[in-house]
Amino acid sequence: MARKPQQQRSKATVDAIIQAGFICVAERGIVATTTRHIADTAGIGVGSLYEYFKDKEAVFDAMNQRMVEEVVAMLQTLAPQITRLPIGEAVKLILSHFGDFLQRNDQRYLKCSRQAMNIDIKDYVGPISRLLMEIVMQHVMHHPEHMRLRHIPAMSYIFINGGIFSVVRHLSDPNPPISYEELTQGLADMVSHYVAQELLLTAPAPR
Amino acid sequence: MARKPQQQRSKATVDAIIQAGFICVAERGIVATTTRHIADTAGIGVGSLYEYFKDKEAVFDAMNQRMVEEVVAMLQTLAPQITRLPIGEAVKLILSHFGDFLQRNDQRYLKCSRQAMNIDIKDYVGPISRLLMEIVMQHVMHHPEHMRLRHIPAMSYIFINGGIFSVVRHLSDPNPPISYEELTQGLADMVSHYVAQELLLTAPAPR
Amino acid sequence: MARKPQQQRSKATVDAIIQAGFICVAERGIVATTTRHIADTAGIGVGSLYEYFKDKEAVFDAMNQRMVEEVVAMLQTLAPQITRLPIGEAVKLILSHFGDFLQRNDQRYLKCSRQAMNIDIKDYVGPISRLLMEIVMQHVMHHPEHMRLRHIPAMSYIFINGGIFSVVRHLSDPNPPISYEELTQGLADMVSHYVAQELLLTAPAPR
Amino acid sequence: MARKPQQQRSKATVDAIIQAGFICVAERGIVATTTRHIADTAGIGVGSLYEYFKDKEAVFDAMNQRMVEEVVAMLQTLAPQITRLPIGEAVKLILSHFGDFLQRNDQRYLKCSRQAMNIDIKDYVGPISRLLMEIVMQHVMHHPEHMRLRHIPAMSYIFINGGIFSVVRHLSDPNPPISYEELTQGLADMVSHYVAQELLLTAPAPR
DNA sequence: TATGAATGAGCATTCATTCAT
DNA sequence: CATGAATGAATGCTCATTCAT
Repeated sequence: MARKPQQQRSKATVDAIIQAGFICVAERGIVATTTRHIADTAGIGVGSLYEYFKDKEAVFDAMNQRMVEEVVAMLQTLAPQITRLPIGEAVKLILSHFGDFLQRNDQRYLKCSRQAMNIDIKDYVGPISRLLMEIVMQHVMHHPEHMRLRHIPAMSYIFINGGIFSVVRHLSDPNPPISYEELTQGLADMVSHYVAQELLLTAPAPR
Repeated sequence: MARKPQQQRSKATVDAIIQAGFICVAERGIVATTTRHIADTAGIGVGSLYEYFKDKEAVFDAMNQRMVEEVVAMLQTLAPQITRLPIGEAVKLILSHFGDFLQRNDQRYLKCSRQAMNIDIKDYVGPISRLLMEIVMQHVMHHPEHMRLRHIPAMSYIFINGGIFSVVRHLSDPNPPISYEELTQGLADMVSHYVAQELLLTAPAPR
Repeated sequence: MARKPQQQRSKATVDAIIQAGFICVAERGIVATTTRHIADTAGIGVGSLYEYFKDKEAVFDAMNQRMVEEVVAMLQTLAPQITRLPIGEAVKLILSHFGDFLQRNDQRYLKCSRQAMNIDIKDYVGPISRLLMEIVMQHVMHHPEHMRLRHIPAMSYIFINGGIFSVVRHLSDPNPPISYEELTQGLADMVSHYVAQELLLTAPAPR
Repeated sequence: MARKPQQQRSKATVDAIIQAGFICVAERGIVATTTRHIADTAGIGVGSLYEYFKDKEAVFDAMNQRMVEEVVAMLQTLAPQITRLPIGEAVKLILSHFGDFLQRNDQRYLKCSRQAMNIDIKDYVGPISRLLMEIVMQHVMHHPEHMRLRHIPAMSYIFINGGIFSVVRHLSDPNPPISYEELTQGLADMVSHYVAQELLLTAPAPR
């Protein structure tokens, strides 16, 4: 049934379907999105959708994958800068780009990311988490004094997950109790204060 | 349509339906949960479900309300202790009870909480967030030196949302990269380090 | 199950149910009328309805019967006058009372009569038709010259059925093309002109 | 939802559904007719019914429309003859064809027409009434002496509504007290006698 | 006798998926 | 390859009827 598209025409159709999927889910939510909606939005017949995707779920999977790919690409582009920046600035740089990403195309990705969480929480954030972990490690490499930090894996886990969720939740909230600037500044402070305090606590006793 | 339960028998049925709702959502997810499943699980006929609830959504609402009530009750019981404890210990106390709560009944609430987040992000965490904000304020009252902390609303928002999500995500992950103890300790450190650093930065200049 | 009410209390309940039936059907139409509506309107429990009526259909039957009884009673009261009046006046007298009857209680009976037709067209108009036939015969008795009229059964059938339907349809029409006075006058003319012409056609050849 | 049928195949399916609708309503009444019955009778799946009709009501509407179209077509074919005939003969001609129409296909239309009256009394008889009014007017044009007739709208209303209902009722009655010939002759007499008498009453006073 | 909670068959409608063209 | 008509299982919900109290 579903065949890997090897022609460019096919590639374009697959792309149209995925984009249509984003539009539909953003417009009506994942539950109310039907294959007919997606096919119509993509400008193809329902039957054709099944030429490229095994079933509806496969479209959602491809959407997830696409989203992750884009975030990953974004982070990889940013990585060199990030590793060089002081930790607080690095956090703010990431959040600035991440916020922009979620706002793109009428919040298409923001709306989808909320829906995507209950489909498969792991695959969605997983690869992004892993890449961020890597970036953290590279950052530490570039800032040797951070080697003294304890619990880096645990704290990265917390900062990354807590950060992503806080941002998604904040952007999704029509009446957020704080501004986006306060949020990003707060997240930067959270991280940099933590680091500063850790460095202080683990400082070699002055002679 | 939906009658108010005034008899004891009715009250028990309402309860059975709500519990059945939790079981079904935990087992199959909110989207795949049908009224028939809930009624069967509750050991009643489909029609009876509609004696007590206007529609399927009303059952989910009642579930949400029930969950929130339980968390709120838990937090209110804990509140006196929390406010007296040092901030790090307070965080660990809350997380210990919150973790237990999510694990109860075969992770019934844990599984449901993941589903609940997307459907109506606001109503679900909202009341809990508000109570936690209050507890934060009371904690500050009991620890006057914390009055110096800046950005309390923003940081509370971040700590609360980031904390809740990190915990839910961690408990949902079959192969978490860190242990629950590391997570709670990390969250406690995150908060207490932040506070310590803030106090340091805002300390009156020493003579 | 359903027992004949022999106590006055029972009689009152039966009556309340029938009246409730009329109110419900008038308000929501026969299809949308449920046993619960009827019971609620009658101020009794659903179960009690089944003490007095075999099923929902039995309530509708009783309503029909009641309506017919009332029309019959009305006609019997009118009969002595009718038979003495000239035919056109008789028609107008009947229609005046019949129109009033249909308008009573917020058009309760008018609304029900439209609904009643598809349940059982025969039982509904049947007894009324028969009584009207009788009245026609009595009228003829009092007006011996009418004995000459041919096709009395056929013409009565036409006048009675056509008349009843025209009136019900006219009163049910929110924008009738003619007034009720025009209708009654027309029906009276229809009958009296017919009679006059018949008498003319069957007149014994003058010597 | 409901697609416009543009293919020949589709047109046939739409037709099959409408015919199935007539059969079902004739067999079980409009209230007891379900989408499943219609689909089964039409030899299609339930879902297909919704490819062509928005909902069940739309099928009934199409049936009404179809019925009205056929009666209108019949009347329009007859119109030239009707206008030329003497009034009594004209009535009998119409009733002869109308009776045949109602008897067609195992009284399919007769049975449906009884049901249709209550659901939407206006749309059902409305267009037919209007056309008959027109035919009446044309008849008057061809018979200039009829211009003297008073109350033409009121009398047409009565004759048309009373006539249609008498015929439907008579054909629906398993034991009618008079024959169909007596009925049609009676209706013809009713009209022609009325006209004759009116012409007499409004005749210019002889010198 | 009166009740109303419980029932479950039945309904209209949707939609992922297939397959003949 | 592309299509979209056809399908029917599945869903949320209603309501006439029963029966334990």
